[in-house]
Amino acid sequence: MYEKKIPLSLNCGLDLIAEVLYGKWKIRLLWFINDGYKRPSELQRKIPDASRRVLNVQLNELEAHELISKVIFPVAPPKVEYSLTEFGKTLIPVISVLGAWGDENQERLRQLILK
Amino acid sequence: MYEKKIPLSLNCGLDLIAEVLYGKWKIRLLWFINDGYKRPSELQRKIPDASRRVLNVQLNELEAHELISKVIFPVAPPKVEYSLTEFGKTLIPVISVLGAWGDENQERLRQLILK
DNA sequence: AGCAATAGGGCGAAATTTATCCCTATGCAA
DNA sequence: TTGCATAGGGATAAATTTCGCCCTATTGCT
Repeated sequence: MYEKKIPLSLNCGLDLIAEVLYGKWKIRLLWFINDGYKRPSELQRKIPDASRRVLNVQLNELEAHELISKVIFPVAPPKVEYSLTEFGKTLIPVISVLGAWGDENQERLRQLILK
Repeated sequence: MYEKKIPLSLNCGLDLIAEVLYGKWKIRLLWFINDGYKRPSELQRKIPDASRRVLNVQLNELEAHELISKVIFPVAPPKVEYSLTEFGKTLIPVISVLGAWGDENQERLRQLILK
């Protein structure tokens, strides 16, 4: 795994939440898991732009941060299901607020971002 | 400026808000500007971990996205003041929600993040 | 036998972001 | 005159994140 060279700053709530949500696909993973897409292959199909490698890595991080939990079914072919922990569920309203702001300002943002 | 090589995905509100908030210091800049720290040098003192270069870059991006606006006073030594636009102000409640979640779960997060 | 789906890790390269260093300019204070 | 504060950009290096390719394993279908 990669060793950070620049020390973390964990001063305030904003630093802390950033530590667990910062990652290109993490918010989306949480969202889709909350939406009922539990299996890695389903999530990959919902997020086709992400390489499967990174989804695995980010799922592992979300699990390490206790936002999701994982059940491995001892069958072949392998079957795995993720779900939000109670802690993870408390993030859903936060993510809703983010998404809502983006939706409300959709046109304007699209225009601004595309220069 | 840097030219992106991987196409943006701007499908949903979450993608859109990420486009304007993703950046190590952006949220903090918005927060402090809202808090009344208007001048670049003040902001640099409030965020000593960031190099002044990156703060400038991120301030420019926030301005390009119309979240903040800039007034240049034609004096020497130079004086500049930033403030939130009306659009930028609508982000403050969103940022509050993020910070509140982080604050509420402060101990747990600190422990999880530090392994 | 050959191929697809399932899950996931190793590893190196590419993409992207952030940090560092250096330079310009003006006015004021010691 | 030297040094500091002000604001900010260019160029380049370093850090970090994400991508892409390859390999393992099992079951079932054709």
